[in-house]
Amino acid sequence: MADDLDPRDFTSDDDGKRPLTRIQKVNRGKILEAALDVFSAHGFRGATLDQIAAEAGLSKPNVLYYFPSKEAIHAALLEGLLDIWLAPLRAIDPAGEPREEIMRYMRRKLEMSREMPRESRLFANEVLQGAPRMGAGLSTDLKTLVDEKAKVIEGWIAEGRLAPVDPHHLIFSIWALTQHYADFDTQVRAVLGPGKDPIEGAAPFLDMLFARLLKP
Amino acid sequence: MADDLDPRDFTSDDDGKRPLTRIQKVNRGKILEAALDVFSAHGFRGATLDQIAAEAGLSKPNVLYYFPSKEAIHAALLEGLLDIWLAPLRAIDPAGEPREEIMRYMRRKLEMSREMPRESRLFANEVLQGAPRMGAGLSTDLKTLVDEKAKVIEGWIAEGRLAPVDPHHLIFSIWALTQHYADFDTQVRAVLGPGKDPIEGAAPFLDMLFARLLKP
DNA sequence: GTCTAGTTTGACCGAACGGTCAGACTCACG
DNA sequence: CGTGAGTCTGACCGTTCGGTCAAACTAGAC
Repeated sequence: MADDLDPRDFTSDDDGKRPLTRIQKVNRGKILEAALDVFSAHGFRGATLDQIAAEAGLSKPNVLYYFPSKEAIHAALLEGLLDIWLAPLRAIDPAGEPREEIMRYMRRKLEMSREMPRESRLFANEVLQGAPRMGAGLSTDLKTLVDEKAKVIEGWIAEGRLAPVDPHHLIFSIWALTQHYADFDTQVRAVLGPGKDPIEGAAPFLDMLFARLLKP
Repeated sequence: MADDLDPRDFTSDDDGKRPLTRIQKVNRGKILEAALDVFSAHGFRGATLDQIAAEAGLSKPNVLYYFPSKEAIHAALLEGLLDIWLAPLRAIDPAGEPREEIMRYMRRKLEMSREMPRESRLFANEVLQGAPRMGAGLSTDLKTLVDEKAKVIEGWIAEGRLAPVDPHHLIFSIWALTQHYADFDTQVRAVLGPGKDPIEGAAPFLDMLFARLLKP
């Protein structure tokens, strides 16, 4: 599927502008793919290099040949994912139709819970434990972006084009309701029983929820 | 292994047939309190017995004297908490006023996110990683309870006393929206900035959200 | 005070972990 | 073909972890 990561991003941390060989591209990709699987399923501390190496089909020293440490693999995953994760929020257009923009954001986030559940769980694991390896980005980049979009939403409300809701909590509610289906997938499936796609039922429910919430 | 002098009597549960000494009561309490702190903050794998022992003010062998293993401490926490966690859902009264019952459930869950965030994160950590130490209870007890309450809600909808929403996803939405403030506390506080109580702002927002969602 | 069941601990163990290293192997290119 | 940069690995290291054990200590009923 289309969840391969671009390995180019991770060579630029040091000054070396060396071009990547074919083998480097392939193996870094294999490592990051395996690491996403393992980190998202067991958390940082619960994941082992041997597990990652085995799943990537490489030896442990070979994994350490491409990344200097377990931390570095985790950091590479987080960094590479943050932009993807926030892109739909960035895409909210102040010039667009308010309810349309917010509904689109919510639907895109729900899609991402279906298509990228491992990435969602990776972040969830990190935030749950106090974001010890991400702290900086949360208070700066994330807050800046959310505050900016909150201002946009406030403007819409002032114009009477949206119901008067707290914009920050509105954004939180979108995160909570969509990511829940990725992060708590085990619980949701246990309750719904087998053979049902949880997100299929979630989509119309969330559509109705936000339609009713946002109508002025 | 002869376990004739093994003090593994888990008398803190309903099954108690042997009396606990005063010291046992105190020390088991200290261990469970410390373990809740450590497990909720670092996950099962990320927590260490030394950490728990240090926080409980006991030596590691002494901790192992009261609980046979790290797993057993974790299991004791989960088991003791499951009932508390689901009590508000159980309390939904089929004979009550539908919107009142659901709003009360939501508000109680939000209160629990404020007052018992560690417990919320303990469950979140467990479910996030596929509930490897809880699997049974999810598919049986939890599903049974949720299905039962979903039937109640469906009845209310059929009577026209609630908007027609999927009852299972309604319950999921309550879980997601309330537990988000405990589980993702770090993120929420990073976005809102310091000096604000997130749940104070969440309460009126969620009141409005569910009021609008449930109105027939 | 005596005795015993209950409690506590320092020392220790094997396994698992993240990481290192010297050297062997492979690939691309002249 | 030869060659050097790039790739790979078995063996190994120091640390940390969960857990054990014998022995020492304590509480409290008699």
